[in-house]
Amino acid sequence: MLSSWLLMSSPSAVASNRVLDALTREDRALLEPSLQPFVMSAGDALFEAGEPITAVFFPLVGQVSLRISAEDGSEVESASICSDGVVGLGGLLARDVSFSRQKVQISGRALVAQRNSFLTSVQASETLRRVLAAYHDAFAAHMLQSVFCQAQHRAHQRIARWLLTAFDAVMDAPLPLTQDMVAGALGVRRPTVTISLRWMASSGLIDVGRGRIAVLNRAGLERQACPCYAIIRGGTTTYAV
Amino acid sequence: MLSSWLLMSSPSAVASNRVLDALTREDRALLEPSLQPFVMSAGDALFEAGEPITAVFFPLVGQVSLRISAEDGSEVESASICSDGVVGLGGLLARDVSFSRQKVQISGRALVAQRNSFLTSVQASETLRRVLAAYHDAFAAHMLQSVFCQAQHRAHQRIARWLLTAFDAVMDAPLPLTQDMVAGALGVRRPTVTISLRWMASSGLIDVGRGRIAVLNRAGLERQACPCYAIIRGGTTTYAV
DNA sequence: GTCCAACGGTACGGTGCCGTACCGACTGGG
DNA sequence: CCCAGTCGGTACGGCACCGTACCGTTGGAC
Repeated sequence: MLSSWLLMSSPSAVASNRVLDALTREDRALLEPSLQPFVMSAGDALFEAGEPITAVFFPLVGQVSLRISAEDGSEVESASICSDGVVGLGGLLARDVSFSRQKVQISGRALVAQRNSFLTSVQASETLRRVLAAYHDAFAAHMLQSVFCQAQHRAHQRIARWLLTAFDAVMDAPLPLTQDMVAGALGVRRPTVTISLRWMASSGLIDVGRGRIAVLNRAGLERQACPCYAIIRGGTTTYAV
Repeated sequence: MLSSWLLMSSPSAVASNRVLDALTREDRALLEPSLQPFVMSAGDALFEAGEPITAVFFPLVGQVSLRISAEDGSEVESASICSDGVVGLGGLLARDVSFSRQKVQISGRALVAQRNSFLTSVQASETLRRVLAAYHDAFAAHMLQSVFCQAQHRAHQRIARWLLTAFDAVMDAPLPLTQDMVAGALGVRRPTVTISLRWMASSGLIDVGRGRIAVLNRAGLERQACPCYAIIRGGTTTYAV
């Protein structure tokens, strides 16, 4: 909680959301009255799998993790969303049901719009629909790449990639995450995470503390990650159409 | 080619496309003039990664494989689309670029609409947009599940799942596929496929010939596959809204 | 029929990661 | 200040799958 408070009060944290940024002035004005500030606290589930989507979140800081759970209760992160995306769009426009458990992984802030008023805006604006379609496409591309990544890349590379994504979500602030959380998100063993983190720490890429991971050398960390990080990042930097 | 000829001339092959099926009578009529028959031949690339989307395909029989390629040229299937989906929708509505290589894996037939006329129809009909959004959501859910599957499930289960998906694409006709193709699609070694197929064949689930895989016991095969098959299938049976 | 390329079966060592377990170190609450 | 619970470091056996290589078989081209 401490670090999220720091983030929220830090004057350097001039956060924005890339989807909102991509909107035309008119669309932004159309949406503005519906948007309310929202504090995302780590651990909160924004939506449960199979339950209705009642709102749509535009994260500013922090990260939301989309998780699929297996029969035995174990769950793995299939995708994550930070200020480069929208939470709750999947399912919202069509059948009103979430396909996955969407929980806050890293505390932060978001703007939230209720379903009905958001849908009204969407129906009113063709340009708004185009931006959302562009984001939807980028998200699909993101997942296509993730499927490939899971199949081809080693745990160490995926851990580095995951860390970079998490650092993006908090603008390179230290991550309030235990190694257990990282292992759980990636679906690997905790010792596997320990080995990788220790290696990265001994190489001066990160600094590891109890429940805390800080980045020291971002470029070096990017060299450890698979190219999927750069590819996905390239597709989610702007949704201008 | 022989088996695809058999499929196309078989009177039992009354093929349809689930997305087209979900349209209202009015939307179907709106789209109808734009739809042309199209023969998909195995090996053809409908779209290359990074190239523009010029048309949208509604497969009736056969399968299209969405592939991501690595630096070293190897490519792996991240998703596949058959009569339960639309090829070319991703990217079409927004930025007009394909994120992946989309090649015909199994020959078949489709209906094709050119980009411009299709977009005109989409802009004209809110209900059409809702069906497409429902499909887009289901496809996203499909990929979320696939990411999970790659991370959690063993090669044998994924091979079984992949075979079932392929059989769906051709209505349980024998698959004209070599073990190399299956291995390439899944990103596993060919010998791994050989072991699994031999095991399935010796259990009476499938019949394996040179470049040919036929299903004998579908229920048994489904028992070998991970639950992802049933979950994804459940999400792609109808897009009615 | 003959040839050749494609296809599939098999083997072997290597290794990355798993499942599990144990234990020391840190930390926040009493 | 102590204690208990969380967190992280380490170890060990196991195994699924990899990379590679070799070779027998098959079936279409001629």
